[in-house]
Amino acid sequence: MLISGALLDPHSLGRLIAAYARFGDLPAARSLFGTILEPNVSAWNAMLIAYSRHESPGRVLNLFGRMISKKQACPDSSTFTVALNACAKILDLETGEEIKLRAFNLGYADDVFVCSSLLNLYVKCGRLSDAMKVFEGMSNKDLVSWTTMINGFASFGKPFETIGIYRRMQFEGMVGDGIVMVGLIQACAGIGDVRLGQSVHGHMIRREMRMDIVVETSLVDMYAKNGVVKLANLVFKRMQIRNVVSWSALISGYAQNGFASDAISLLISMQNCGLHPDSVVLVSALLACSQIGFLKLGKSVHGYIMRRLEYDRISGTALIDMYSKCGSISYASALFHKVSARDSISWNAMIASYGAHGKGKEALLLFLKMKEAGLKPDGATFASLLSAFGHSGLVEEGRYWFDRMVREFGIEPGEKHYACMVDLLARAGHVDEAHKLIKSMAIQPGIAVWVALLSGCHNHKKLELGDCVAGKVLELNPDDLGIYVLVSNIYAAAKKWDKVVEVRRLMKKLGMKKVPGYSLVEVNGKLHAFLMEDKSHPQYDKIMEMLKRLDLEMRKMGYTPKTEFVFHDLEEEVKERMLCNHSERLAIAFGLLNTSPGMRIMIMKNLRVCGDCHYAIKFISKIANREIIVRDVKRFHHFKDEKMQMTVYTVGTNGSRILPLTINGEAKYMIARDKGTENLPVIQIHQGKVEIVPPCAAMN
DNA sequence: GTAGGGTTAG
Repeated sequence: MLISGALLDPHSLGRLIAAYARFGDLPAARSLFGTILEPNVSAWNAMLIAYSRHESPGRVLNLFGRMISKKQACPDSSTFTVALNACAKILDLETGEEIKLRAFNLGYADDVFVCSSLLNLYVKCGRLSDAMKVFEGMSNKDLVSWTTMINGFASFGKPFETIGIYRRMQFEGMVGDGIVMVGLIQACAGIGDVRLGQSVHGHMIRREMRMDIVVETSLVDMYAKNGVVKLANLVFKRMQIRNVVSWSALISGYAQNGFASDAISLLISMQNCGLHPDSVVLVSALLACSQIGFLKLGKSVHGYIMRRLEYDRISGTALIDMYSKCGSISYASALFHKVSARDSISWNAMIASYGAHGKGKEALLLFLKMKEAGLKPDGATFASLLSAFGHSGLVEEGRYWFDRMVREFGIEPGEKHYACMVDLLARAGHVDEAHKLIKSMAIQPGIAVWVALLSGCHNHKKLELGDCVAGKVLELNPDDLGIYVLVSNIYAAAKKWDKVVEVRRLMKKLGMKKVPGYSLVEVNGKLHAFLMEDKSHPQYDKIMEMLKRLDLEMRKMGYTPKTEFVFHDLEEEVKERMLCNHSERLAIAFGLLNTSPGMRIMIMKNLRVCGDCHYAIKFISKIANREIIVRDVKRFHHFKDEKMQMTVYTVGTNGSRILPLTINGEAKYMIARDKGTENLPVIQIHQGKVEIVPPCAAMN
């Protein structure tokens, strides 16, 4: 039954429209509103709120426009509030400004609701200083206006300002609620201050504040982002209700802290709880795949996104990055050219991918196209570009674009840019020019820059300079074993034996322990992990036999083991045997044994590939007639060329951290190493779901 | 007024 507006008084009409809207019957609300000849302000407001409830900000603004032009009723505080919130939803700052002007002219400049909505609009549009101006001018500030400011600054990555505003709020005697805490927790996550985050958490517990799913999820996220996955897990486990967002907070935490297999196994648990992944959580899964080179799962995620979701800019970029880091540059570029949802980060990712795979010319071409497309290259673009030049030996291009980056694009070179340039120059033999560049730096040169110079000194036998640079590197207390090895090597080359001893002593004193190396290889969609000297594998005997055969062939071709890469005082024969048992060799042998002839083998290693393995894999690639890609923590090593000419490409992996392989937060390879024969996990896809199973079961 | 996602050096 349709009730005509003519039969009811304006007040009841407004209430009826509101009731229809509440029950989700928007057409009824609209037709009732249509019967009113001269709606009063409460009828207009009811209809505006109805649209607003139905997530139709465009319709709200349309109706608001009609209300203004008809001039039958004068908008009030609620009208302006709803209209401004609609602008905030669609980030329509221009219309918002018009509405603000109208509201202020009608005397609502000091209305706390109107002003809070205005704050919300400014904050959502990123106009934080405009928001601040309005906020400072407000004579009455309620919890909502404080919260808008606090959460607004938090969401725009201004953690210190966020905390500042909260302190002011406390000082003025206002007591915050859970929603304020969400902003504060976000700020703590942004600063990376776990202790502050914990104190916020503690404050909430002491005050017995109600913890809802949103607050708890932000706590999970805060702990996870700060690398305290144990606490994140604890909060997560205690949650009464969890949705995809809460799972995603935990999963991204694991993935971003390098616990790739945990992230993947959590995704499986989430699906087992009946929740369907969305594109946000899949981006974290893709990050995990790219860390461990799990191409098969990455592809399966790609399929899921294509079938059941949609590409967006972020998932598209994550896919490009995943394909590149899993060794498939052709998939990465095909996807980049296919997907229309692209922004400058997608372009940066693709440029970085070309660079990582040694395609410097392609990187430059894409960079030029990016400029043509009207996108603005940023610091990351140039870092990728310069590194691409470095790994393709394009020295002249490097010099040229470094100069234009500063002059034309006004980008101040950062540590990364200098590191790229120093690497580019030093690698190509221009060691003195690289040194000069460091001396000209406006910022304090960091360890990355000096190490780049040092490896240049090492490669080009600049021993005197190397000696001096090594000293500078040591002063900066590196926490990476590889750097100590490099320093020690250069002292050894310069025959400074006392310094070699000194470096070794330093390594011991610092308690540096060699992180156990492991290698992953994907065979038939299962990821197999191998430790150095790993005897636990069911195919161990076959693998050793294969390695022995390869060793014989290699020696016939002129290979001699480079035992200087074994860092122990052992007999030569033992050293040779140790080299043979490096995890990458076990993984390659396993790959050769279990894949069809001619198939490419991709290995992912958690440490750097040693010089001897590098040398040996060239031979193996030729003997077995296979393309072998070894991705270590820093580089892609491609072995393909028949002439055994080898190119080393750098890949932007997850920083310089060494990522442990873990299951349920425990570093499994450690346990496996201690016990010697313990299972290492194998990750496989079973009936469309990812499973982690022990290697014995995976072999069946 | 409230939570989760992508690119960057050795």
